[in-house]
Amino acid sequence: MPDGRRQILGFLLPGDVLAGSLLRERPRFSAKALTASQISTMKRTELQARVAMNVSILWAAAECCANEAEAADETIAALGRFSAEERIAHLFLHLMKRIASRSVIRDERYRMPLLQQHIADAVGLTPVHVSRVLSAFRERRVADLSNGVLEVFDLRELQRLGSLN
Amino acid sequence: MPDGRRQILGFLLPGDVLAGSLLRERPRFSAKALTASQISTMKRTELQARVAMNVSILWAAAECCANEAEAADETIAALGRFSAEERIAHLFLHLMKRIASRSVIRDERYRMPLLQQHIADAVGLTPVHVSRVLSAFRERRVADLSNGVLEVFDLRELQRLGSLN
DNA sequence: CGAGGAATTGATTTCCATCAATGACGGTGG
DNA sequence: CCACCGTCATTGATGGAAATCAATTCCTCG
Repeated sequence: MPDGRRQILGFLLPGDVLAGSLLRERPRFSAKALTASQISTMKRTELQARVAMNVSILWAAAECCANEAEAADETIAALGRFSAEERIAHLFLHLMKRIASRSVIRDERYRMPLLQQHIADAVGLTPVHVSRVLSAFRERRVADLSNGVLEVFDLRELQRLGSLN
Repeated sequence: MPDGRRQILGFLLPGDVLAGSLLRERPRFSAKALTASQISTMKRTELQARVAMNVSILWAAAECCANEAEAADETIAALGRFSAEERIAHLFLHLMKRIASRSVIRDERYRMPLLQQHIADAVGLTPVHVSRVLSAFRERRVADLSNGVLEVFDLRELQRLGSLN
């Protein structure tokens, strides 16, 4: 935003498709790489050509977009009604689920190359308060995020805090 | 949510399509009518049959879903980074734009049959605080929402508060 | 007229922001 | 090699925005 505030709408993991951008003329946001990334793009005209060949790709794009919308709805609920601890727990669970669907998890350790600043901008808090919440999680042996690795000690507690139901 | 908290994800106006629900197996939310409503539904199998006849309906559904995602992203930004006044101003502007695209507006008066409770659950505040903010808007001659009608006195100020850029 | 839901208003509390100082690294250049 | 930075994280003190608690008023409706 003009005054320097920032809201992170989400984090993309390897293999993720940005369907919203595929289907829509102009971008509603910017994107920034947190790690070295490889990106492939498709122009809308190319999408149209492919759909003409085989409709199923459009179904895929639509489903992908519906997934984004679903995630967005969860985020709205979290930002609207969750406390600071709950929001961060929710973000962790959300990322954990997506990371686990892509790779094998050992020892409940997840690679998350996020700065506390990123977490703050994703869940609508200040970096200072994020630090306090993460310290509390560490203190209470719930989870520990350091050096880009999230280690979960008490999944139950994390779920109790960050699940929508 | 189980403990009684509620988050309203959005408001549907006459003619709106719930594309997220069209494309997705099970619903991610419930819906409730605030006014007398007429609803038409389509099963996924019927959608598939229609797409087989004419692909353009799938494009329409996809675009519709992308619109939902776009609105959701705005809501995320508002909930994550906006103050109470800004959130309510943003909600008003969002609804005003959609209402204006459907009907002629006289005198900057918009029909919005919302209780303060609904506004509160949409923007993540308590009804009490919504009441205070609306009183402040009235006091400062920005806008007045009473009896289901929003009257805008100072559009500029409302935009200054509730626009994302 | 009474009852129940909605809105308003005041008093107090809570949570998070803000301000500010310090510590921990990791990289860089002298 | 190590003094010097810049960035990130942590911690404490204070302030402020919104929540909570509670009382009253205003409606509409039965």
